[in-house]
Amino acid sequence: MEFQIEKAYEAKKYEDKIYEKWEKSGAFSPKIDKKKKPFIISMPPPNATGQLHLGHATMLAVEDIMIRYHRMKGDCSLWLPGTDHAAIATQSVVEKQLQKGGIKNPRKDLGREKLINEIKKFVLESQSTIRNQVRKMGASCDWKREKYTLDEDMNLAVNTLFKYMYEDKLIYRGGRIVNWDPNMQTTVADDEMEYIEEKAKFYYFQYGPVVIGTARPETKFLDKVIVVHPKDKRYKKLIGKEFDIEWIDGKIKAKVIGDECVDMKLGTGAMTITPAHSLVDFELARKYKLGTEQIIDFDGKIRVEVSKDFGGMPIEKAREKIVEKLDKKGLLVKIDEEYIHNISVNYRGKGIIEPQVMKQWFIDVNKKVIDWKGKKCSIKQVLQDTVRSKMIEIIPKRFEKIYFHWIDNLKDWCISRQIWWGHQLPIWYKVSPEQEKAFKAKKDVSSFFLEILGIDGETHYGTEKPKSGNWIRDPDTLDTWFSSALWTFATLGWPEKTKELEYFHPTNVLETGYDILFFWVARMILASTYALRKDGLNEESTIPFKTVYLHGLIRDRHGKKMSKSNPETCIDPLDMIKKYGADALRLSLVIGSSPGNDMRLYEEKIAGYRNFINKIWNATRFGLMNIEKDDLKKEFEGGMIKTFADKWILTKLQNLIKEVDKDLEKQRLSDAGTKIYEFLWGQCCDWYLETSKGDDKNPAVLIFVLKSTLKLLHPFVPFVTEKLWEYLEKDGDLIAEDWPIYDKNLVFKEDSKTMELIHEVISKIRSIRAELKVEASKKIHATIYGGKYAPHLEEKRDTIMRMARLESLDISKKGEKVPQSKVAFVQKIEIYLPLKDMIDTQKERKRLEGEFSNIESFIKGLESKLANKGFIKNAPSNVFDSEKQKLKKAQETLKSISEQLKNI
RNA sequence: GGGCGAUUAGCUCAGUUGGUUAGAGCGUCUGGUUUACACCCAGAAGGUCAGUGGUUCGAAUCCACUAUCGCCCACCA
Repeated sequence: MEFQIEKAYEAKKYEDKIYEKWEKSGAFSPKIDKKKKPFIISMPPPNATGQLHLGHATMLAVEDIMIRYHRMKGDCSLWLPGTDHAAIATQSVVEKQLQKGGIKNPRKDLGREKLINEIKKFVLESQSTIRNQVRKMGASCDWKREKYTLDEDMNLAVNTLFKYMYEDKLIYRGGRIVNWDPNMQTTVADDEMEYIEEKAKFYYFQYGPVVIGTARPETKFLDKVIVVHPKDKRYKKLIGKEFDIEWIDGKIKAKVIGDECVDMKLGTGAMTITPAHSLVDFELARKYKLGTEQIIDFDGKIRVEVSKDFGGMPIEKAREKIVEKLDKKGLLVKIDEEYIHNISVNYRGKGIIEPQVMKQWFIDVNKKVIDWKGKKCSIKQVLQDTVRSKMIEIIPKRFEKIYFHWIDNLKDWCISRQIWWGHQLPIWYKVSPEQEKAFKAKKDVSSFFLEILGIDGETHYGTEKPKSGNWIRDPDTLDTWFSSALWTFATLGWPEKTKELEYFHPTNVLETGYDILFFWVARMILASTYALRKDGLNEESTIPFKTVYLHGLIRDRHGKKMSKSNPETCIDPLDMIKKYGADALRLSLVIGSSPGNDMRLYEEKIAGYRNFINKIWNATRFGLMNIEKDDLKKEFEGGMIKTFADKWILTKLQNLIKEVDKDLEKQRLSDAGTKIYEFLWGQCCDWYLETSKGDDKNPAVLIFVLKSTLKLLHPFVPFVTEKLWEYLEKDGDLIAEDWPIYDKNLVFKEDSKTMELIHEVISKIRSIRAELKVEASKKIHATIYGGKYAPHLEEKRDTIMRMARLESLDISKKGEKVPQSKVAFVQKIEIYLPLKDMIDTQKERKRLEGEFSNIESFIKGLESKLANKGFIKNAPSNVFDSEKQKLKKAQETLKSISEQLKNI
C-alpha cells in the first residue's frame, strides 16, 4: 500500500500544528457531565517573571500524562492553567531593570502607580511567553479557564478570605519581631530566608560582674538585662541583683535574671538581651515583660535617638567604632577571630536580614475557631488532621512526616509585605489630619512609615474608604502565598457558589516540587479547609485535593542544582524541544524518576528517548507498508487471530494494559512508561513485527496491536502518536479516543507459554547462528580465495555471504531484484528451520523436570522443618497444597508444549 | 543540635507487599545490517546491591550499628 510517510519523525515539523488542532477541537475544555467522574488538576501557576525551566517542564509532563490518561478513560478531565504574580520576585526583577535603565530608586522616583504600571507591562509580556512555552510542552490544559493570581475575581476571593479571618480574629495586627530586609525595605517570611555561613569576629566584653560574648556589639547600647542559667554555679548568686555598669555611652543599670534557655556551655554562659533585634531575646522580653527599644533604624543605621556619637552610622562602621571605644575604656576582654556563624539573608535579592519589631499582620495558627469534626479546632490542628486522617495522601509517604514536623514548629504566619506588587491589604487606619497629610506627601510610603508616624488606632476592614473621618489605607500587600493558597477553589469561582466549584472541588491531584510543600501545599490546605468550612461545606469537601504528588528537583549530570548562571550544565527545555521534540523531553523527565527523589538530566538521555520516538514512528510506518488500504476499515474480531505470534503478542498486550492501568492508578508513571517502552521496542518491534514479515502477515491483528499501543503511549508522547493516528484513522483525534480495555478473551495462556518457549529458544539460536555465520564466512572465504588470507577482500565478505545464501535457495544470482516474498521466505527459513532441528524437546523437558523435582523436594523439606518446629502437628499437612497444584499444572503444561513443538 | 533521605554495572537510575540466575538506558567490546528504523538488529563483558551483625527456609528489600554523601528544620548571646 502506498503511504507517504517520511523515514524519520521530525518533531518540529508537526508539533505546533498538532497542538493547534487539539486546541481547536475543544478536547481541552471539558463540559460538566454529572454522569462522568470528574478529574481535575490545578496547574501550579508558574511565576509571571519569565522563562520556563526544567522544573516546570517536569510538572507539565507529569500532569499532562495524568490528565490525558483520565480523559481517555472517560473522566471529565480538567486541567486548569494559570500564572502567579510572585510579588517580591516580580517587583525586584522590574526594579532592577529600571535601575539599569537609570532610575536610581524606582519606588521613590516613580511612586506607587507608575511603578505598578511598569510591573504590569513586564508581566503581560512574560505571561505570553509562558503560555507559549506551556503549549510547546504539549500540555492539554483548558486555556479558556486560565487564571492569574492578580485577576479581579481572585482579588475578590482574597479579600473574602481576609474578611472571614478578620472577623474571626484569626488575622491580627501585632508588634512582633519580623525579618526586615533593609535593602528591599520589606519584611521577609521565615521560610524565605537563607543562611550563609560566614567567618566573623566574636567579641568578649566585661559587662559589670560578667563577661559577655557577642558578634554584634552595635546592638547592645541599651542592654539592661543579664541572663544566666539558674543552675549555673558561676552566676547563681547574681540572679535578682542589680548592678551599675560602665557601658558604651556611660553608666547604666542592669539586673540579672535566670532562665533555662541559656546554654551554659556556650560562650561565657552569660548573655545580655536585645529584644528589638533578636527573636529569642524578643520572646524572653515578652516573658519577663521587658521593654523593647529599637536600636537600628529601618535603613540599617544606628538610630539617632539612641546615641549621639553613633547615631546615623551604618552598622558595619558603628561596630568598629564601638569596639574601639569599649577597648579604650578597658572593657574589651578578647576577640575570637575564627568565629563562624550564619547570617540570614533574603532568599530573593540576598539582602542581609535585620530583625526588627514592627506592627505587622499575622494569621493566628493556634486560635480554635474552625468547626472541625464536632470540635473547635485551630489551623494547626486542621492541617494535621487532614493528613493524619488520610483525607489527603502525600506521595511519597515520607513527606507526611516532614509535613507534621513542620506543623509542630509552625508559628503565626506574617502575611503583610512592604511591597506594592500584589493584593493590597483591605485595611484602613483612622488617622489625624496631620498624619494623613504626611502620609500623602510621601511617595514611597510603606508600613514602616506608619510605624514612624506611630499610627496605631482604629482599623477598618474594606476595599472602600470609610465615609467619615480621616482614613488611610495600609499600603502593604499580602504575601504571595496568601493568594496562591486559594488557587484550587478560587479558580473555580469561589466565593461564588458556582457549578464548577460544586462539581470539580476537591481537586484530585496536586502535583508540584517538594521544595514548596510548606510554602504552598500546606497553605492551600489551610485556606481551603478554613474558607469552605466557613461556607458550611462538610469536612470532606473542604480539602483542596485528595492526593499530593511531589516530584523531585532536576539536577545536572553532577547532581548540582541547575542554575542559569552556569550555562554549561543548565539545560533549557525549549532548546531541547527544538532539538529532540517535546515527546522526547517529556519521556526523559518522567521515566527513571520516582516521586520525591531528585533526578539528573543530561542531553544524551533526551537523545535516547528521541530514538524511541523514531522507533514508534517506524513501527507504525512498517505496519502501514504491510497492509492494504481496506484493512484499515475492518474491525478487529476474535476470528481473525491465526498464528502463535498473534496470540503471543495479544496476550502480551493485554497484560500490558492491565499493568499500565495499575501503575497509572497508583501514580507510578515511570513504571508505566518503562513497560510500554519495553513492549513496543522489545516485543512488538524486535519480535512480533520481525516474524510477521512475509506472506502470511495478519493485518487485522497488526493494526489492532499498533492502535492499542499508540493509545497507551499517547499520554506520554502525545505528539508523535497523534500524528501517526492521522494515518491510521481518517476521522477523530487520538486525544479523544477511548483507553484500551483489558480483554481476557485475548489472553491465550497456554499458547503464550509455548510462544515464550519458542521465543527463548530462538534467541539462543540467533546467537549461535551469529557465531556460525562467522565460521561460514571464513569457510567461504577460504573456498573462494584458496585458503589465503586476503584482508583487502574482507569488505567483500557481505556480498559473498548474500550470494551464497541466495544460491542455496536456488535464486538467480544474475543481479536481478529479489522479490519481497523471497526475502521473507529466507527469513522464515532462518527462523523456523533451525527451530525444528535444534529444539531438543526431550532435553528441554528433562531440564525442566529436573527443576520440578527440585521444587518438590524443596517443599518437602519445608514441610518437615515446619513439623520439627511444631507448626504442623501429627496431622498430614495441607499447607503447600496450592504450591503442589501449581507444580502439577506446570508439569502438564510442559507435556503439552512438547507435543505442540513437534507439530511446528 | 533535631529530622529525612541516598549508597545497586564505567555513567545515570529502576527494582511495588521479602521469593527462581538482581534489571534498563547510555558507554565499551564482538558480529550483523536483506525494502520500517545506523535515531537499527543479534550478542558479550561488566555487580561482595556501602560495611558489619541480626531476623528468616530465603534479604538489595525487614531490624540494629558504622561509614560516606545530600536535603530539610531549628539555633547561633
